[in-house]
Amino acid sequence: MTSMKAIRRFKVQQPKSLVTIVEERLRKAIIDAEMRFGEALSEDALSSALGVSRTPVREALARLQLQGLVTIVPKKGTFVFAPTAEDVAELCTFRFMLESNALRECLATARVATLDGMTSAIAAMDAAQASGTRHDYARADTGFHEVFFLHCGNRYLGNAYRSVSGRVAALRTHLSVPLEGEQARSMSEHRLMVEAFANGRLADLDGLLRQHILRARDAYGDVLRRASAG
Amino acid sequence: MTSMKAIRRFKVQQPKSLVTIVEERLRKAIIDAEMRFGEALSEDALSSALGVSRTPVREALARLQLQGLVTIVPKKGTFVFAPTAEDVAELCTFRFMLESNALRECLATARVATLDGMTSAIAAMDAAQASGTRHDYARADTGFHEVFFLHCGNRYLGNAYRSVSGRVAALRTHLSVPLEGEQARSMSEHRLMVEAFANGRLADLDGLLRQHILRARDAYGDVLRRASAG
DNA sequence: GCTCTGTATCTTGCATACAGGACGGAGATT
DNA sequence: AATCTCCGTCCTGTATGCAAGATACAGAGC
Repeated sequence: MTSMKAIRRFKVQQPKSLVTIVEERLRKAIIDAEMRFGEALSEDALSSALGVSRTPVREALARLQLQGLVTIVPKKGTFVFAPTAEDVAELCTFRFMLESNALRECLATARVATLDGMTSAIAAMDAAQASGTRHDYARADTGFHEVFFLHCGNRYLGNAYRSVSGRVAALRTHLSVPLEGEQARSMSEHRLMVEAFANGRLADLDGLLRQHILRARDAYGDVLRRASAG
Repeated sequence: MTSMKAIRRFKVQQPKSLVTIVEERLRKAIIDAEMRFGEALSEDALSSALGVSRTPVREALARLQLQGLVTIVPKKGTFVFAPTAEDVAELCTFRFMLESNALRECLATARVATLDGMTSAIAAMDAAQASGTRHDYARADTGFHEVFFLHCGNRYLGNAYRSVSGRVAALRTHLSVPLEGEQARSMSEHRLMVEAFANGRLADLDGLLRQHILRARDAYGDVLRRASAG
């Protein structure tokens, strides 16, 4: 017991449970568009495909439902979520609200840390744009927005964002792909936001964010409407 | 098939799953202070007490964790959540943000419906104050705040509120009880909010709401600090 | 040819069985 | 007396088995 103090920092994180592993795997599969909206997911098929029993699969699906990534229909089955245009509109409105509040907090209490985070996120987006796939860019985009919640100092705000971020990220990879010129426009908007943040211009920042998210909302809505029509 | 149209309306709602029943029962138990903060919950004990197997209990606990009502420690057990003063502060800040945004939406798009809802919620609070238990009053208070999200027209906002409303309600019943004069003060604040809403004075409304929630935050924080100190 | 009905087969919902980690207390050791 | 160690007991994590609802399709009856 004498040397206890010295080894305090060796605490290891325990191995992830199967539930967590399955959850993360499925989450990734949905977000990265390995599965399509509305696709059926059988617990049995998943469990044998992943090499685990149905129990952890079932629990993971329940968690994903809470994140809005799958829809569980009693006695029928589980399906990848299938957003409607209205869904997307509400989602984006909500998202704007969260990000706007988070940014205000960041500006007030963690200005330099947030700025650092935004800057390196922008760098990642640059790199992805130069040499990565579109999914790489989408991931970097997701990372940019997550910075706000990392530094906003309110866990609940972060949790709320996490509960919708999966859907947002999925929309990005599923729908944004066909839109030409999206990436360049998105990049420039992000840069403008960083600039406004650096100068502490909260009102401008809010306007930019609103424009950025609501434009995305309309773009996604268009794609969805076109898809459901044709 | 000829008489199909006539019996369309006979559709029955399916029986709730055991998971849902257990979840609601436990949620009620925690919110109504049948269990204390930090109390241990054994899956085995719960399942035999409730007369179901461990499986639905386990799933229900997982859902409650997502709502922040219990804390699951791997390989150790599940415990009723135990808020710290900081927790409560963040929670209330977040709550103010949600309610403020919801109220703005209500005022813009569902003024009369919201006003009706607020009015009858106030009536319920009156009734509870006159002849009910303190828990009845707490429930009515919870109902008042839920009105905003019923009419705000954004499901995500409502979901976000639901994900913290359990904690808020639990704090109300667990902590508000010892505070003398709270109820009268709370009532008058609610009335003022209804008045401001009816007159469409958004700025006033926001100020009242902020005052209402932040005062609750400080009160809860005091009680918690006193409890952890003594 | 069309409608209805029975059934085969999918799905999930729940119960139970088993394995392994965490913790506490009794006993051994210094 | 203090401490270490071992073991019993509790707990959760996971696998599996069984029952029952949902669906699609084939065949009977008109």
